[in-house]
Amino acid sequence: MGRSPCCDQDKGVKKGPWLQEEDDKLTAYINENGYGNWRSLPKLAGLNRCGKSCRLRWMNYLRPDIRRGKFSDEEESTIVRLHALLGNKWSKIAGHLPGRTDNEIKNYWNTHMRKKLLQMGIDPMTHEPRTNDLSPILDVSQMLAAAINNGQFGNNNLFNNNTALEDLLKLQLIHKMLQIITPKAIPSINSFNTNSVNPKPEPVVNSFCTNSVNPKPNPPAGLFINQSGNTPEATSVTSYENIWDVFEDNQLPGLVTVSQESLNTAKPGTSTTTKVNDYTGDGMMPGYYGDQLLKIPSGSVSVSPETTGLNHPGTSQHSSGVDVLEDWEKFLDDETSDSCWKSFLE
DNA sequence: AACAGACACAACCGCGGTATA
DNA sequence: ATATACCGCGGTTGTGTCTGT
Repeated sequence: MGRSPCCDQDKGVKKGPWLQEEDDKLTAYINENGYGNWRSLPKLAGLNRCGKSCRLRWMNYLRPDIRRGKFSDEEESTIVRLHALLGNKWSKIAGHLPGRTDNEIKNYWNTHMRKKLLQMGIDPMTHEPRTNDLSPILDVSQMLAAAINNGQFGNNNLFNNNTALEDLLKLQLIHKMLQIITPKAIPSINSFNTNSVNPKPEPVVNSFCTNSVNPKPNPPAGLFINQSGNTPEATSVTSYENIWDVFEDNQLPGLVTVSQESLNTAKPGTSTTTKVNDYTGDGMMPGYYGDQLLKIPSGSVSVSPETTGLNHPGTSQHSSGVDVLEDWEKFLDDETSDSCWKSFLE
C-alpha cells in the first residue's frame, strides 16, 4: 500500500514561510467555507500551496482560538506532568492546553523545558533525577574494552611501557574499580581473567565489545540493566543446571551479578550472592521469584560488584570488593612514577 | 560594525492509521 | 480484499533573530 506525498503531485507549489497575503486568502476562504477537504482547498482558495501546508498553517497559526505568547507557570507544570505520563504525545498534551498547538508545545519542550529539566538535574525523558550521569565513566569503560579487543596494551601503542600481561591486569583492575563505583553501569568482566578455565567461549565485556563475534548488536554498557520493574516472565526452570540449558544456545550478551538484596533474585534464606549470565541478550536472566526459579527480566534487579558463592560453568570467581580496593591502592602507589598510566588515570 | 554561533520557532517530511471507492 | 486518498502525528530541517566577540 502506501501513498505518495500529496505535494509531489502538485508541481510548482510554493513552500517556505507564508506571506500575509496568503494568510489572508486562507483565512478568508475558511471563514467563509470552512475546511473539510484540505487537498482541494488551496485551489479553491486561490493558493499555490499544497493542502498539507494549508492545514498546518491554519491549525498551527491562523486558527482564531490559538493562544500565543509565553507559556504560564501553570501551563509549564501541566506539560511536565503530562509529558511524564504520556511521553512525546504532543497532540494529546495539546488537548489539555486550550489554545496551544502540538507543534508549539513540542517546540517549547525541545527549546526551553528540556533544558530547564536538565539544569535541575532531571532526566527529561524519564523525569527521574539524573543521579548517575556516567557518560564519562562509560567512555573510559568503552575505551578499556576497545583497547583490550584491539590488543592495544602491552607492547602496543596505548600502554607501551609494560608487558601485555601487566597491562591486562591493570586494565582489569581499573574496570573493577569502575564497577564498584558505578555497579549499575559497568558490567562484570570475568572474561578478563587470563587464567580462566571457563568451558564456555565467554566473550570479552560483551555488552560493549566492539568486535565481538556475537551476531546480535551489542547494547551500550549498562543498557540491558534497566529499571523497568517488569514482572517476571513465566519461563519456569527448576535448577541452575536447567537454567544453563535454557540459555545454552544463546550468545553471551554480557555478564551481570545479582546481589542477594536484589528484588526476588536470591533464594530466600540463603546468604550467598548469585552470579548469572544474561545469556539471551533480551534482558532476561535466571533468578528467584518467591520460591520459584524463573527466567526473569534483568531490569527488575540491581547489580552488585560482589561475587561470591555459586559456581557455575560460564561464571568464574573474581576478587572481592575489599581485595580490589587493596589492589587499587597498591596500583596507585606503584604507578605514580609511570607517566603513561598516570596520565591515563588522570 | 561585522561576523559567527546559539537560539527559537515555523514549516516540512515521512509515516501510520483510517476512510472510501 | 485491495488500492488509493486523506488526515494527523512526531521528528527534523530551515530560517530569522538575538547575543557575544
